[in-house]
Amino acid sequence: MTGALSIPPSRKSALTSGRQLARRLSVFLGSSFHLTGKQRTDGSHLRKRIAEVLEQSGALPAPAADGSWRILPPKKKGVPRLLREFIDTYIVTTGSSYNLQVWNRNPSEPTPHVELTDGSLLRACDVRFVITRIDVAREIVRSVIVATPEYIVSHFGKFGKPTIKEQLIILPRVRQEVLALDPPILFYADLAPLARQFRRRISDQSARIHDVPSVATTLRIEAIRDFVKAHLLGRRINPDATKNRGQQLEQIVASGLGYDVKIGDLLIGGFPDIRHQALEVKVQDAPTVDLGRYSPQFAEPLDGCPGFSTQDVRYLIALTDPSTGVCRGAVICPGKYLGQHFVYVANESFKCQRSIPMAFFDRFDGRAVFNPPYP
DNA sequence: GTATGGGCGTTTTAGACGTG
DNA sequence: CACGTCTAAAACGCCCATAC
Repeated sequence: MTGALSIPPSRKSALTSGRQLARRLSVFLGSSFHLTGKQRTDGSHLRKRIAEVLEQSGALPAPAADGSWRILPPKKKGVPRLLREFIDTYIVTTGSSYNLQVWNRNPSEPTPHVELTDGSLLRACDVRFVITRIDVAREIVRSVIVATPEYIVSHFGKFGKPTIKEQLIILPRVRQEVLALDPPILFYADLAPLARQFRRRISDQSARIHDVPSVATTLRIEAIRDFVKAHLLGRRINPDATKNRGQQLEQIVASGLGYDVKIGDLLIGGFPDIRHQALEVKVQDAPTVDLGRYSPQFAEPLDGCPGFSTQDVRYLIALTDPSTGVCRGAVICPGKYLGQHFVYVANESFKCQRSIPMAFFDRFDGRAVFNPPYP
């Protein structure tokens, strides 16, 4: 992990030019690159291979001396991994366009990232993208594009508006505490101002799950709890179907609460999942809960869900066994209470995205290029 | 006493994919 | 096409044991 590339250069002017980088990386073309299909793994392997190639070129800029440089963003957020050449690496596989996703920095901004020995600054807009396309069938490197943010923006448009995602962590200790309750349900009563008028018992609903809620058809959270206790605990949510576990749960819960659920309804998404009940459902076997755009940490009225804010929307978090998928416990409460037991991730992460047509990569097949003329 | 590194819980983020 | 969501593994970071 103490790779040579993780130490920045002594001064900005010592960075290797993009043209030179492309030339050095051309040895990578046609070499084999095994894809595991695990995104985190493939991306990390690629970064290591590129670091290796650059290191073996024997022409890295001299490293900054210990203590003569510092990283400016707190917790190194958004700073590219390969500091010596100030590059970030990306892998292109299939699809008709490639979604270039940049975490925690706006690649077009001159935000300072590293202060060097001579006082010069490496900035977000100085990061070079090294985009490598892999031939999926033959598992070899097809092409390497080295590009600057400026090049990407001028050829493909600006990076879109940052997507913010909020996260919550269910610490393993707390998870165990919930699972040890009898029944294993962490429960809090409703908070919504109109909750006293909510319905006590489950009965058939004629509305669709994404319809706007109404006072008369919203169930008391106790009714949801009783359903979970009777019908969800012990039930299995197939853990292989990683992509749609959430939908499976949504289906089980919505039909249990009296809805006639059409397949299409499940695909709609949105917040909260079962809007007609102001109910967000989550399947969790791992600690990190993705809250998406809305976090109950911040009270905020929900336009699509009149009468409810992010804090009184109800959450149903099914705690499932990682290997079997069996539901072993649950959290059922208005969002406000999540923070009393679980930890919000302090700083929200964001990413900037820019899609690039695959035709661009086709054009440079078999080559390693820097900011190439296009079209 | 300081350096090194294993173990492991916590946090960050790679990139696929879904949706309007 | 642009943007948002999703999952889960890598990376981080802290603690502690052991080596030097």
